[in-house]
This record gives sequence, C-alpha cells and structure tokens, in this order.
Amino acid sequence: MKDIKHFLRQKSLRPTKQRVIIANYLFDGVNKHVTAETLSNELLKMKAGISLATIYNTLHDFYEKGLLKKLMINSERIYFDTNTEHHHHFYSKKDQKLIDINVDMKVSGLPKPPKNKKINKIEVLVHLDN
Amino acid sequence: MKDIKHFLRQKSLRPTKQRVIIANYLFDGVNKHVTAETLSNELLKMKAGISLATIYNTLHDFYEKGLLKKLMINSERIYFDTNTEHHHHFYSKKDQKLIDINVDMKVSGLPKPPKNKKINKIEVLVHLDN
DNA sequence: TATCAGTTTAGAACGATTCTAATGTATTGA
DNA sequence: TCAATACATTAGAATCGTTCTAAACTGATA
Repeated sequence: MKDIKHFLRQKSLRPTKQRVIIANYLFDGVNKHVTAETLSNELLKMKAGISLATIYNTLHDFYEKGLLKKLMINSERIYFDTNTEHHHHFYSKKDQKLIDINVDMKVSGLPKPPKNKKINKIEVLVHLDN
Repeated sequence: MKDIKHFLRQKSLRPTKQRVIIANYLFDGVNKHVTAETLSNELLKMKAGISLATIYNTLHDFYEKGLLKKLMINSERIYFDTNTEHHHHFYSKKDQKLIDINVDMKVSGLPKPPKNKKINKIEVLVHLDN
C-alpha cells in the first residue's frame, strides 16, 4: 500500500492521522485478523496514542467501505479480517487464532434452502484440536 | 423425554424445580436454538418465574453436561443448540434465525492443517440472503 | 485562511453475561 | 423422619466489550 492517503480518499474516508496509522498497519500486505483489543495493543507498541473509541470507529468505517470483513468466530468479541475475498478458516480455540484457508473448497450434499430464501455464501470453519 | 428428574439425576444435575421446567421446555423432542433472552421470554410466557441468573446458570450447567451445544453465530449473544449431534446450519441474518441442516455434507479440497494441529470438526454455515 | 463538515476523544452509558453473598432446597444418613 | 449440609436460586452489583455523547479538533474547500 503505497499512498494510503490517496487510498483512503478513494474510499471517501478522510485520511486523518489516526486512520493513516491504522490503515498502514492493517494493509501492509500481510492479511490480519484483529479485534479492537489486539489492534489497540499493536498501536500501543508503536506508541500511537489512539483512543479506543477511534479504534472502534475506524474498524467500523473501514468495514462499511468494504476494506474489512467481519467474522463470526466466537461470541466474546468481533474479529475483523483484512482479507475481504471469500475464504475459509482454521480456528484454534486454544490459541484463539485464525488461519486463512485460501484454496477453493467445495461443499457437496447441501440441501435446498428454505422457501423464499437464497444462499448468499457458504462459510467453512475448521476447528483444530490443539 | 419422559422422566426429566431421572434424566437430570443421571447427568449429576439435581432436579430442582427450575431445572425441570427448563429441561422440559428444551428437551421436548423438538430441537431448539435459544439464547438466555429467548429462553427467558418463553419461560415468562409459561409464567415460570425463573431469574435470569438461574437461566444463565442452567444453560451453562446443561452445556457442561453435554446436553447443549454452544454455537458461534454472531458476537451479540450466545446461542445454545439442543441438537448436540454434529450438524450444520442455515443462518438468516435478517431474521436472526438458525435452521438445522441435518443431512450429511462433504467438504472437499481442504488443505492440510498447520503443523502439529489436528482437525477436530468442520462447521459449515450457509448464509441466506433474505 | 476562515468556515464547516467530518473526526477524535474521554468518559458515560449500554447490554449481555458473570459474580456475590444471602436465602432456599434436595439429598444424605442417622 | 429430620437434621445437617452441600448444592441451587436469586436480586442486584460488577464486569467487559462495545457504542454513545458532546465538546474539542482537523482536513477540505472556497
């Protein structure tokens, strides 16, 4: 991500100091799964004094512009994924860690959806033991 | 579920008045997905004055004894499923409703799990549009 | 460079859940 | 049958992730 300011402007997001810092971290080329808390910790490490409220606001702003995906992994917190392509995950409960599955998978034997409902997308979560 | 008291005792759960009422509702032969809130509402309808704390306690006690499954569907609340067999779900975000998929499905093209990790189970969530 | 809409922030509020500690009740064994 | 006691229930307080509020700030625009 070369010109973050330009990138944010393209998405109708004002490139404020805080958003630039967060976008630089999130979109550095390595896909990430973050929660408000883990992101806050990373930002603290890099001595960026960004308030929690702004972190929440920014994650949601980015989500609304399609820059992040929301994951429904567990009920304790909201995970955001910088990989917005359709993909699946390994999940280690023990490590509280997600790993992208970037290969194509096929699900067979799917029953018809209920009346008047259409399938939007299929998400596979592969739970790991250890 | 004929003799709920016996059933609870078998699971080392004291068959208190509250647990019997809740178990009778949950294990009436029709699989259910409940949250503390939806269960509380059902219990209110049947004029069972059971405190929220007890509802939470009971759901967790039942979960710990393997009578309920916890579902990770969204981050707003915890869903409990009376169907403890391995199965999948349709999910309608709009209706905030889950529908069991009780047929066998196969997932193909799964990559190898990360080093030293074993696959525990595979969960498929089929998102519905409307 | 003044204006103003959009943004950040601390701290309050919120909603789901858990905890506390006092009261109540099922079980046990004499 | 009836303590004794271990386990359950409860109201309300506490907690925790998240959202809201309203005041201060800042990037864009003219």
